Amino acid sequence: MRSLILDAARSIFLEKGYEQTSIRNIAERIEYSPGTIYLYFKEKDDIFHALHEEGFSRMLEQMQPLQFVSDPFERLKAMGRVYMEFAKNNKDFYDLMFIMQAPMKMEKNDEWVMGDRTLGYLKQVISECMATGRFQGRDVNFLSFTIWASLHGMCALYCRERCQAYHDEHIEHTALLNGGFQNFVDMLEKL
Amino acid sequence: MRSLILDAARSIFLEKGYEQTSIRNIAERIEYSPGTIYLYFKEKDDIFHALHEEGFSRMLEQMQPLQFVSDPFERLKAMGRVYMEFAKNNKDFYDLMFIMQAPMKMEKNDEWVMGDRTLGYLKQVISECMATGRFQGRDVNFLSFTIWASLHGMCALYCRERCQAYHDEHIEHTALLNGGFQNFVDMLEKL
DNA sequence: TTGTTTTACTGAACACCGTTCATTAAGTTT
DNA sequence: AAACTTAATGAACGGTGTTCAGTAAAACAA
Repeated sequence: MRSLILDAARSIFLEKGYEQTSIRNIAERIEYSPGTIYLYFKEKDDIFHALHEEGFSRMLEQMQPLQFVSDPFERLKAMGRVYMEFAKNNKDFYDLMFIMQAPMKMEKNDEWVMGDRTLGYLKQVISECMATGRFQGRDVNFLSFTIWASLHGMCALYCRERCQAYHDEHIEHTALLNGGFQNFVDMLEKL
Repeated sequence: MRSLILDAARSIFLEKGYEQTSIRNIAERIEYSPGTIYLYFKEKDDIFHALHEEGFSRMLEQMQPLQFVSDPFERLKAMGRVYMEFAKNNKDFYDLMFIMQAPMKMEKNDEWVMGDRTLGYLKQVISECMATGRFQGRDVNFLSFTIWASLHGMCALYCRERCQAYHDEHIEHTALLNGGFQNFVDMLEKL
């Protein structure tokens, strides 16, 4: 039942967006009454928290192949590329995972599990880079934040329509993301 | 009247947040009926669009003193610091300006004016930096995006509670922002 | 088989939301 | 005094998340 609800929620969310994903809409889709959903989820955010976790496992899946890139810095750059591609191709999931307030209101003692794992993965790669002499004297936590935030910034501006600020210069949003990423990689290389 | 509504909206928004700022609440605060508000604003987002613009003019105000910093790169760094301080001290305004979808749905032919001006300011400073030999071979638009996005990323993760990912390492959010900013400045210096 | 208890589900009700619109009241012209 | 214009109303519409008394079916006990 729980996954029946989740399947309906996901499909409405992906095809009609967050706003349209109401308890009543979900209930209608699975042909149950609204009240029923509350027997399986404490509140609406609980559903989005579940989808939130699912988003992370999807992203981690796409990063799976990168474990075979032996050079840690190459792996780090590839991770960045996958991260940004994920945001571009899964706008709604990305929004849910990194921008929306909704799934964050949970008692997060139990789960922000997947997010932690992802961040851990990033920090590990950075550590490996440092072991090869890169990023000397930097703190892993701060550096991971800098890197994460820089990429997130581009993705977030993209997701939330702020790339339109470059509309007059006739720059494609996707070119903006690519150019921005390239710049950042160049900076990282020189750090 | 228009500014009476706006004043009420701003004060509710700043003291109780976006969610609590409903047409009905605004109407109650100014002791008019809900319908009246629609005589002065086409829709709710229209109100938030006005506050959105106000946010930019507040931020630009705080950047005003920086025009006296003669070295453009120093000015650029100072702008960054002011930008992040603004986000830290005006979470809700920052959210409205750079994260929320609400004020973006407007027919933006008329106004994203202040945002444009701010971005123009950034691009100009970068140009001046380039005139002194910095950032050789970079494109102003891409570079401005890279810089803006990097700072925005940190601010956005902060505003939307994602800094909690570093909770276990007992890192203060404010330390994270400072450390992240420092890292980024170091990178910019070497680019 | 009958009675009892547990389980799953309902859907009306509550308190909100943004938005519209016929109606009213006040002020201004003619 | 009559006609017109303006400003404001507040009930109504269709939506939202959430709760809860009530129901019906299934499982268990006698």
